[in-house]
Amino acid sequence: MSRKKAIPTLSEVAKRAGVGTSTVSRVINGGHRVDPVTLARVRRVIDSLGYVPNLAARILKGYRTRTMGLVIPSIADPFFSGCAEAIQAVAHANDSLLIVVTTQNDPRTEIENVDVLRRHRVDGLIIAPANSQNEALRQTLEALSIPVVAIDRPVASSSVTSVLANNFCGAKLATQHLLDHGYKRIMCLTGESTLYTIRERISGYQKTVEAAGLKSMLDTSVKDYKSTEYAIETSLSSSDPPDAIFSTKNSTTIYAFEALQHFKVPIPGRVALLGYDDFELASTLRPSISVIEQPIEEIGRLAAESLFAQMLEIPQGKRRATPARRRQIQLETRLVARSSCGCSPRLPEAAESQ
Amino acid sequence: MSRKKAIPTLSEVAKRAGVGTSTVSRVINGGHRVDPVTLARVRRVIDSLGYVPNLAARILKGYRTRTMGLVIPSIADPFFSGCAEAIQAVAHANDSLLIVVTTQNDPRTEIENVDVLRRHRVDGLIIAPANSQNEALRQTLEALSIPVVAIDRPVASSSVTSVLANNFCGAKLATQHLLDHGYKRIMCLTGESTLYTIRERISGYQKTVEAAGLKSMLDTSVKDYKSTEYAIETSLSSSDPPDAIFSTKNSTTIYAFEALQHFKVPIPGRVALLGYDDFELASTLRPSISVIEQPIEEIGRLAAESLFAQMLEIPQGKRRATPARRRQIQLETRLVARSSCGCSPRLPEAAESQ
DNA sequence: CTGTTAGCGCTTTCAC
DNA sequence: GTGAAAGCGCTAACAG
Repeated sequence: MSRKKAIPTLSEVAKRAGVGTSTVSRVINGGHRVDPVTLARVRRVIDSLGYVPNLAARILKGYRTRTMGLVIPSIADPFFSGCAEAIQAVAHANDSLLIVVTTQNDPRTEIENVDVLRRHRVDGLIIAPANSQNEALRQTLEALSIPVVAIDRPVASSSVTSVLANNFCGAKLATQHLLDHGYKRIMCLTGESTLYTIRERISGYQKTVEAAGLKSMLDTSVKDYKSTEYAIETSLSSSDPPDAIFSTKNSTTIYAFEALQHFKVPIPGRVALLGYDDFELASTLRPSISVIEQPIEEIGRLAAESLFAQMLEIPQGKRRATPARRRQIQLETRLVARSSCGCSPRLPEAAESQ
Repeated sequence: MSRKKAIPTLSEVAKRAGVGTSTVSRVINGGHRVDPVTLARVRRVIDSLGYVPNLAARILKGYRTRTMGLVIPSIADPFFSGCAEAIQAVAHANDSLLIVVTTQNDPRTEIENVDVLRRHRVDGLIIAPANSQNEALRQTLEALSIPVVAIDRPVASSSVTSVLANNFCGAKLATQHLLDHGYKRIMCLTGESTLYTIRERISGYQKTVEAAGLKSMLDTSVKDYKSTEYAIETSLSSSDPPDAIFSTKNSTTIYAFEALQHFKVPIPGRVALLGYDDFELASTLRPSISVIEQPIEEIGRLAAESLFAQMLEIPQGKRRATPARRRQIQLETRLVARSSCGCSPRLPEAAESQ
């Protein structure tokens, strides 16, 4: 048996079955209003030929492609792959296919990818913008004839609906919790970042420590393990060492934990640690790591649902201008109190992993 | 400004620019053999209209879609998202788009998804078969007119090229290492599984312990944390408790670690632990976890490269039968010796995370 | 119930 | 250099 056969077409099926093309068309679209005998014969030919309708031809007729695009920085990042999974599920439930493209947070790649999806005539688009302020992206998105939903980060001053976690409040929640524990010198460890989410978190941290009459200790020099280690070493040996660390990002939390462990600094004894974003082994490490948890799946699900809602709003067959009402969906975050902040959960840690 | 405009077509561009459709076609395909003045005018119209060629129409003309499909169990699994990322990179380098669909290891969903990709006329397909023995899938794949590459798991008795890690040798490497440490009662902890990879690993374990004249201690009852805890508790309190555990899967390793920690069993003092598949915090846990590491990125990259190689083999425009030469690419795995198996790495653990 | 036919948007000869 | 026209595979009137 050889592979690489020519791809059969509808008219070939029609010819072999001795019927017209419209009959075959009816068969593959449900088989209504077709004589049972004819139907069976056509179906047999379809199977024997391994015929599958060419979507391109349908699309050309102006139908929905039943395809949606997702533009994210990376597929390997648990936050985005979690979102992607939730979005896929909704897409699948709506009989649509999801095309995921990645940007590595590069604005050029980002616009290129939006363009690729446009060529593919996706019915809708979900995007986590590399830079919320990117004017070129805003214009590209605004000019699109399909619904767009932003996740994780909004598109500044545009009518694009966005679904995000409340990063400001999340950081506030974290900082306030550390304050409640009695820590007075809370350091915020973060990368110098143009990312909307990080800026919001920094801002939430600053407002909260300042409101408590304490001074903000912000270190934005963190990039990788080495820089984290350096930042922690420097601050600990300074005249005014922190008694708690709030890290704004998953990887930073882990680097910080490793560095503290490396220097044999007791957690939370000498320095408490509270991170942003939960991760699988946060409860397994010793001490277990307290974090702010984002509703990842919910972000993905709501974004996808909002997108489908917008798609159905548009009258079938005739696309027309809809009032550009801006929608912002903000989701709340949750504090997962474990040991590293000074809390001692009652339940055995392992129970969390069941 | 209103969204939801009608999508402009090539002939609209032609009309506004006062040229024929073929001229516009030439412009969007590089602009060769077009008068510079005309070219500039047409380009201006294209920009002002925001025209983007409709891929469907091109595809209909019989061209490559420049689209590839990837069928995997889950996108949230680090192994598969790692593969996906590598495949995406190769696809992008070859100017192609990757469509990822997930099956949750369900054979029905799997065939459905292959069909969806077929409708989309993907140029090639990469798949991690839910079940290597699935005859229906084998037939579906065999009947495809496009190249197919299997990853992680082969498609039994088919001509489908596959790229996999050598799971048998990986397990052998792991077991032998534990034997070299002097452990005599090595338990293999695993899920009762129909998965090819798991069966291979079990087999590698068994052959190795038996070759050493020891008896195999296989527990296939592991499903989640609870069952892992139960399995470990039972075996430890038996008359013949294990002195080492080889777990065949990432999540099982973590469950086992948590359970041992829960029972305050010293690792590796009383029971050593060696897992399959590396994970981010394996070196950060105390003790750090030794594992067998698979070349994830390489699997993805080689699969994608092999796929593109096959695609280019087929003479352009005329698809014909190629000799069904089966290719199997087997990649070797690597032992990452950390503390849990009894080794004490010289380097400070943290250095690994830089 | 079923066949005929006119395009959907694009590329590509083939003339001019 | 440029345009007219045919046709890719399919669907949707419109006749029969």
